[in-house]
Order: sequence, then C-alpha cells, then structure tokens
Amino acid sequence: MGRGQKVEYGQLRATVIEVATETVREHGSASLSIRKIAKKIGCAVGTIYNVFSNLDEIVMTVNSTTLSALQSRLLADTGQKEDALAALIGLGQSYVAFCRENFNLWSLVLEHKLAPGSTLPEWHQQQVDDLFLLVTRMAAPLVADDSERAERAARVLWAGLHGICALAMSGKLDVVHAESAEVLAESLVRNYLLGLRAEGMV
Amino acid sequence: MGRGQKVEYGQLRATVIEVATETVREHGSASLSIRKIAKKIGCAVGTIYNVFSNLDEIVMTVNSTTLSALQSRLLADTGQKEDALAALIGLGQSYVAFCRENFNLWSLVLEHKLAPGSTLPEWHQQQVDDLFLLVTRMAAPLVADDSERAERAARVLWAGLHGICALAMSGKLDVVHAESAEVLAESLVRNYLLGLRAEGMV
DNA sequence: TGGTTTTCATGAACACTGTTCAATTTTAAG
DNA sequence: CTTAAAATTGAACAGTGTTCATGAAAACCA
Repeated sequence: MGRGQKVEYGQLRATVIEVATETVREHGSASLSIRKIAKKIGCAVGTIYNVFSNLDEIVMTVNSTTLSALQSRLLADTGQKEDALAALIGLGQSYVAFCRENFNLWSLVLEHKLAPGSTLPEWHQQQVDDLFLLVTRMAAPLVADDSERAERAARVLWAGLHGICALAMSGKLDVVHAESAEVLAESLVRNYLLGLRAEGMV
Repeated sequence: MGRGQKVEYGQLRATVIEVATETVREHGSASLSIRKIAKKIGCAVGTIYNVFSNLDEIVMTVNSTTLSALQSRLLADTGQKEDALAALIGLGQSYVAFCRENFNLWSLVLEHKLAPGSTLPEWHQQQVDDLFLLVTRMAAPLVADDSERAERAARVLWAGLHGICALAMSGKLDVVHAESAEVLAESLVRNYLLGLRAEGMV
C-alpha cells in the first residue's frame, strides 16, 4: 500500500464488519474478538486497529447495520395497513419476529454499553431516532388531539416491546417462557391502546 | 484450618459476596474480577475458588440477594392498598425506584447470561417465581373471571416494566430520556389494565 | 506427646482478552 | 533509483478466569 490509498481502507473495513457479523450471528457475542477476526481474515491484529480504533467501534458498526435491517423490516411489514391499531399490532409482531430471526445480532445491540461519560455518535443516534419516529407516527392517529401523549404512548410501547423481547430472548426471568412473545406483544399493544382510548373517553 | 471447618467456609463465602457486592455497587459490573476480590480480601485467587466454583457463581449469589432486596421492597411498598389498580401502579413505581437506587446491582442481574445448555439453579428460579407471583396475585382481582388472562396480564406488565427500566437505565435507545421512567411506568400499568377492562366489556 | 491424615491456602502457570508501538515491508512520488 | 510516506506486522504489556502441584496447618489417632 502507499500513501492515500483509501480504497483498500474501505475494503478492509467492510471485510472486518462482514466477518464480525457472521461470527456473532453464528456463535454469539461472547465469541467475538479482534484476534479471531484477524485470524479469519488472515492479517495481524494491528492491521485491524489501523482501520478501527477499537473493538467497540466494530461492535457499533455491526449494530448500525442491524438497526438498519430492523428499520427496513418494520417499514416493509407495516407498509399500508388501514387500521392504526392493526398496524401497531403488526409492528409489534414484526419486532418480535426480527428478534427471533436475528437473535445473536440483536443481543449485541442490547448488550452494548457505551463508555461512561461518552455519548452515542451522531450517525448512530440518528438511526435510533428514525426507528422511534416510526412508532410515534403510527401511534399518532390513535391519540389525535395530543401529540405529547402520542409520543409518550410510543415510548411506552417501544419500551414494553423491548422488555418482552429481552425477557423472551434471555429466558432470564422465565416470564415469557409459558406464553409466546408474540401473544404477549399483541396483548400489550392492543390493551394499552384500548386503555388510552378509554381514558380519553372519561 | 482442618477437616470439616464449615464455619470458616461460610465466613469466607460471606466476605467474598460482601466485597463483590460493594465493588459492583460502587464501580459497576465491569470492574468485578476474582483477582480484585482476592486482593481486597487479602487472600490468593485459589482461596476463592475453594469456596466458589467460578465467577459466575459469585455473580449469581450477589444477584440472589439483589432479588431478595427487590422482593422485600415490593412487599413493603405494596402492603395494603385498597384499590387493585392503585396497587399495581404503586408496584411499578417501586420497581422503577428500586432500579434507580440500585443501578449497578440491578444491571448485574439483567446482564447475566446463563451458560448455554444450562438452566438456572433451583433456588434462583424459586426467587424469580416468587417475585412474579407477587405481580400475578395483584393482577388477579382485575381480571377476576379468568386466571389464565391474569397471568398473561402479569407477564405483560412485568416485561413492560422491565423494558422501561432497562431502557431508562442504559439510556441506550434514548427512549426514556425525555420523560421519566416513573411517568412511563404509570402510563403502562394504568392504560394496559384499563384496556383489559374495556376489552372484557365488549 | 508424636505421627498421620485430611483439608485448606498459595501463587505460579496456562490460555485467553484488548491495545500499543517500534520495526519492517510495501508502495507511491520525485 | 532514491526517498519518503503509508500500511503491515507481531512482539510486548496489562489485564482476565481458571487450574493445580506444592506446602502449611489443623484435626484426628495412638
């Protein structure tokens, strides 16, 4: 390589992300290490550090593509639904399905803890905001009068779905063992929104 | 020490858990290591392995006391509430408060992943079941006719509260940043239960 | 008391991890 | 062809969890 060869730079970055993604998808987040990536690619560890500042940056880049995949999935699944309630229920189902199909990659997103004192990079934050905006937009018709309450509803639903998926995936607190996450997700979305409507009628 | 000195055995175990708990509480789960515990206690690493089979067992034991503390907290806070709805809202508030006050210790519970293929030890599973039973019992009066639906409601609420707290604590998806977790928790519990009731009326 | 046996404590050793960096090779420019 | 810049390398450093042969100490028995 010589001076200013940015082509190779981008190529190596892509390869690293590709290998890292496949490793996580197949063997889980615990088995991801710089050394293993280097061995699989066939280069030295230092080479990777020439293109990523550390492992965290690799993880965040992988997570970024996972978030993009989720967004595409949600956008595709909730294309044009007549009923707003049905659309949000469908959103929940899509989210649960995505978690199931991308177990290890989604775990990597959830497990990631940003270094204390630092904030998410702007490009990453934007992805999260976009994803959340999707939910807010879908919830808006159901609480038409009040946009503040629409946003709160979106936050509750988003967090609630996250909780159901997180417990379902880890099996940790055994809460979701008996009943499928899909059933719980539908129950959450339907009844929460029903409750919002009922509250508005009082 | 000599043969059959169970007193020292239990004493050392207690000390290890004490030191581990304080370390996590003050510096977070990432800074927990066998070597640091040993140094803090003033013994060799091998000594700890004489009393715990590995770090995972230490973590699970710490988590066990955290779960006990949460259970005590919830039991105390939701002592005798007349209204079932108010009681469940209170439960949510207590849960959120507990997460706030025991940030690092509760993170340790959430972050723990059990080794693939293995299941939670019986004594740990029992704690989780007890905790969950608390929610189920409180939800029962609100869906009196159907115990199956009561359990589902409990699962949804439990998972939902977990999601709100998890996102609030990590600040990861920035969902809970604008509004406090307490507000979201109350919204979740109130409207979900209101929805359940409305559904039953149809 | 002395000798024996069981039990416990020790820390070096092993196999890992992320990260750094001086030395080397490769490549491009002049 | 020389030179300088850039990219690659892998040894080195500071960590991690875990194991285990060795030595010390305590308890049992005579």
